[in-house]
Amino acid sequence: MDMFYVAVELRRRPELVGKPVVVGGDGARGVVAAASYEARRFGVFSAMSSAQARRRCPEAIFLPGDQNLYSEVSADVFDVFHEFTPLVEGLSLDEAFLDVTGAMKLFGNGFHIASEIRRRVREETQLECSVGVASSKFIAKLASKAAKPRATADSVEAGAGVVEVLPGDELAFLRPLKVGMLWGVGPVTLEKLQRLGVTTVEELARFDLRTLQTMIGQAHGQHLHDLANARDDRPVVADGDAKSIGHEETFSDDIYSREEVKTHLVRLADSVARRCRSEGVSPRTCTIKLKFSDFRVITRSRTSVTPLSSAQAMIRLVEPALDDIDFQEGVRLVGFSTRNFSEPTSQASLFDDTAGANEASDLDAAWADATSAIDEIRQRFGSSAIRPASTLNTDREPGSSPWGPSRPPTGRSSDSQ
DNA sequence: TCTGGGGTCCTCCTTCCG
DNA sequence: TCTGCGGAAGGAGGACCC
Repeated sequence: MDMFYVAVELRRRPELVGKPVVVGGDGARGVVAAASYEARRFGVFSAMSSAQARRRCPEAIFLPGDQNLYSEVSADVFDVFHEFTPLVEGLSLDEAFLDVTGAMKLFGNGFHIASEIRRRVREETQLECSVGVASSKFIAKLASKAAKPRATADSVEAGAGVVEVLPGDELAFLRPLKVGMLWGVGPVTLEKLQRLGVTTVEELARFDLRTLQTMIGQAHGQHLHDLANARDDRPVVADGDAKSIGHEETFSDDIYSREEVKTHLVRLADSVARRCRSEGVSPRTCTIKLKFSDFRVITRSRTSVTPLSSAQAMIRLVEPALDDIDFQEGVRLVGFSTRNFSEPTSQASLFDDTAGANEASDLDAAWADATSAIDEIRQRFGSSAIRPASTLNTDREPGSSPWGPSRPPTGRSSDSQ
């Protein structure tokens, strides 16, 4: 989708069309989630800090974003995709791979299907999308990028809408591209490649594989070398179950005590546990993430002998990991995530002997009935109807401001204590 | 007047166990 | 009984994606 979040906002606020619009956090620690092409002309891009975006484009209109609405619109778009094929692999709310091999008899060739998809998406959602057509996912992704509109300092150029790379033309399409365009080349890998004198895909394709693997790792080196040579046989895999579920939050002011950190962890765990239960999964591994004021990140994880479903048990499992951490430096972000999912069970094994993990399992069993009752109350009266007592003074729902803390209202502290 | 959130995958290291 | 080895699993962190 083209500038998805912004496009959805413009749909309900047409008076902003043609203006520099930014969706993202507007606080000092916020970031840009999406920018209109008019804003991009000023050098405003997603993932840029909102402060920098304001400096580059002072007249930009900042919108806080509405994650629920974007999810709804995304579902509409994906419904259109499913009209053409069941093989839809979502990459994010606004991007997906479609394997239309089986649909060509019915709908025509790839280019025709792509044009039809664009027409149907526009018809259903009044939004524009760009489509890349190719024999592999990776080339299709690059082609879709080439099909998008482009913002220069002077103007916004319309995109082709559909770009097709025919079988046999892949190498010619790839060779001139900068190596940073490849999927899997971020800032760190890019710098390593540049140190090796590799700046284009063609140079990477010819580069010695062994040396490349020594520099950037076995799997990564092989993967990038394959991509540069247009070798990508990964199939489109229809969306499956999530492998991890988590929440994290950056605070507008750093926090300095274990108690404060734990309060936020309880709130995050409560929300994560709720999501796990609603998706019918129970994690065994829980991870705490802390980002300090100097941007140093640490993670601490613990694995339970049995799958857990209550936030209380999850917190009990990981809480001991907080003991060895010094909070004096200031914590700007706290995260809580879960993985190693299995079907929910209510019984701990009689043969489990890990003390802390057993404690969590026991607690989970003890909370089973209460957890069901809490879920029922929330379903009837809303998610804020019942909350952990220790979080009553906190006023932020996890996920409520996904692109950084909002600017606090003047004269009021957002401190939880 | 820097640097979000959610998620995945990979690598390296350590520990445990046979 | 001690030691070494290899595999599996877990923990921590890094890099990347949108």
